[in-house]
Amino acid sequence: MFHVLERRIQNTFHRRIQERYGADIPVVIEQPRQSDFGEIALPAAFQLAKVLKQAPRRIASELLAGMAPIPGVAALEVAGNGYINVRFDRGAYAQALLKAEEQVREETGRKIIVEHTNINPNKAAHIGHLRNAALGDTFVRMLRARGKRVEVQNYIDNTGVQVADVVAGFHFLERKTPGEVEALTANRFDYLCWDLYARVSAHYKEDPDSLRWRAETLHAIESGEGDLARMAHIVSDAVTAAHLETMLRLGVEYDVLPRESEILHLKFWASAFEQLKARGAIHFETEGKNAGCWVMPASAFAGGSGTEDSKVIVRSDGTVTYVGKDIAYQLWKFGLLGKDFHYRPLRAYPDGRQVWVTTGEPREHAPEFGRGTRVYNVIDVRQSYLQDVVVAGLRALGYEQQAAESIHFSYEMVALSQRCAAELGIELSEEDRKRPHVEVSGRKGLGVKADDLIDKLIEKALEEVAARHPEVSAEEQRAVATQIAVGALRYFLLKFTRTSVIAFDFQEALSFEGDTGPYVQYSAVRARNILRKLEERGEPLPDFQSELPPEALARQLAFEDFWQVLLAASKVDAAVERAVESGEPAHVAKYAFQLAQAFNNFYHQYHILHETDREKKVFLLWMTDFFRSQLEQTLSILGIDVPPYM
RNA sequence: GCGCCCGUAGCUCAGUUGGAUAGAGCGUCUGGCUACGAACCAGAAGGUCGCGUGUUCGAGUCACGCCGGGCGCGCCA
Repeated sequence: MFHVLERRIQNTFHRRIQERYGADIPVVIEQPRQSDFGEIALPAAFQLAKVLKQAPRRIASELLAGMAPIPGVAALEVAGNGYINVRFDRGAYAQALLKAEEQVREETGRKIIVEHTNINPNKAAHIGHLRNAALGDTFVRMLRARGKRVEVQNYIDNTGVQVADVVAGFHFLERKTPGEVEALTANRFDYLCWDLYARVSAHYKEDPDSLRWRAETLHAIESGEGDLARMAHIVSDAVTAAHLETMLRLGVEYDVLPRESEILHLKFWASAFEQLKARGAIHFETEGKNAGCWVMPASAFAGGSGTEDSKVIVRSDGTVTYVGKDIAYQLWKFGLLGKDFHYRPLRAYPDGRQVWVTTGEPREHAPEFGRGTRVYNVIDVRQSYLQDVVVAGLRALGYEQQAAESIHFSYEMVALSQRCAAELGIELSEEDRKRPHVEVSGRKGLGVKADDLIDKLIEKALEEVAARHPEVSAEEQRAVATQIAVGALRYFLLKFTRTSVIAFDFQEALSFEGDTGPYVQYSAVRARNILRKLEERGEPLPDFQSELPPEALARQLAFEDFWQVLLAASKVDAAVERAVESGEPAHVAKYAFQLAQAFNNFYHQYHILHETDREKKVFLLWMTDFFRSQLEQTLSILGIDVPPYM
């Protein structure tokens, strides 16, 4: 609701400024420093002062003089050195909120693709992967909440070095047959691979000769035949299934899993290669250190200075680099490759959503994937350089529009705090001990596994739930504890802005107080409790529309406290819109927390069920119900459930 | 060496794209449970926004230069 009025005011002033001064300036909207200045502040006069060489205060007065009233706005005032402060018509605003039907937003328009998670299917997921998935999934929810059509992709590199290393471990180190590996998949297979991967990596270091295992395995995977190739499929399929399960615990779902094996099998690269050669985006190097390679000139992606090295796309042995394949994949996402995958259903989620996986053979009845008009790649900041090369590839092919719509949704890494590393018993060198944090490393088997962390959170929440609700069944206690644990974890991963390195610390992540998910959940539970208690007392929920005419709303909202609380709760759409524009899920988390804070204060200060004045009681109940709905909506965008009790 | 990011209260972090008196959580101290369950609320203390120049009506925010830290810069992925 707030966003609607905000836009209306913005547009009105935009037109007004054009008519009065002939200036086409973007009208900036701010929140006044103090709440008694009004609901919205416009610093437009300051912007105009530059151009017009006049005092801002005078311009502000001129703008307001003779202006037609804006629906929903009670007053416009000049304040300070030239601010224009806007006061809403409180009664009308509340009336609009009260009347607004729960509008189910159609997901329409052009398709947006968000790719996230992308974990190598050779080991258990860890906290770094969780940050990726939490950011990606929340951003998807934000876009959908704003009515966008979104497709979620999770790319699976099932033929790469990392899978090969684990397969090599099973075959050469453990001497296992595919059948024996298959049998191992039944029980915590991703954990088993976690350890094996670390062991193989250590073995390579001790005995560099054994690196030929990797080469042999990769070769076998590419040919698609033999025990090693079969084992690669067993490993990657089983670990991928484990990842889907882990992510589902956090409410993260996907639409399609594009796999590297199909990108190879369907020869995506060959199509991309032809395009790149034909457009001269890459050229064959005949001399220098890159002789024999197809390279992209640095001028294409490094700001045009040309002093940097070119990027090799095809090696001198004819094989394609990772970036090359990524260019082909990015082209496919926009429907520009001239080739497509085939698909089969992989599994159905409890909510009915179906996740598909790519296959090499045609099948019927598969939906259409890809062909997006905008693509967000959720990938950590360390791959910025390579993402730049991919975008440069598109641009070099003449796909300017798609290059501009290719967005690297980057985020900083998750490291371990020194204390966390010590708790995990990780031995560190003197050098590492001086660093602010310790980097997670799958290769070294160094990190906090996602499922371990979730389990730990559930156990901690369970202690609290059991202490507070000894009367309910153990099963129910666990269900509630799980919702709280997930709320705590998702919120923790989302509360930091994307550019902030998270130094993971158990004490912080396991906190349920203050700026945390459970705090927000608790606030929503309290709102629900009031409404439930009302019902338990045999009082029906009032018909707010008939019992709260505009005069009553205006009367109650003349009281500043109530107005501020209502105003805060009505800003969901504005908060989410701002978060989408800036690409910051953290802004939604921050808003949720502020909302919860406002409600907790309200809850403490006014005893709704004991209110004796009928109009006030009905009004307070409406506020409670409105708060509940807005808080629930915000939490659902964050992927956080509201438990039945806490 | 080049590029990107970070530096704000004791600690962990926000800061609405350049706006009014720099905020929150944790921690510390003080007060509040026979109220809709305190995973809560109220209050206090705590700041040279790393340093310096500049841009302008106005800078935590922009530019440049330093200082400190992190991450990239493979015919790895």
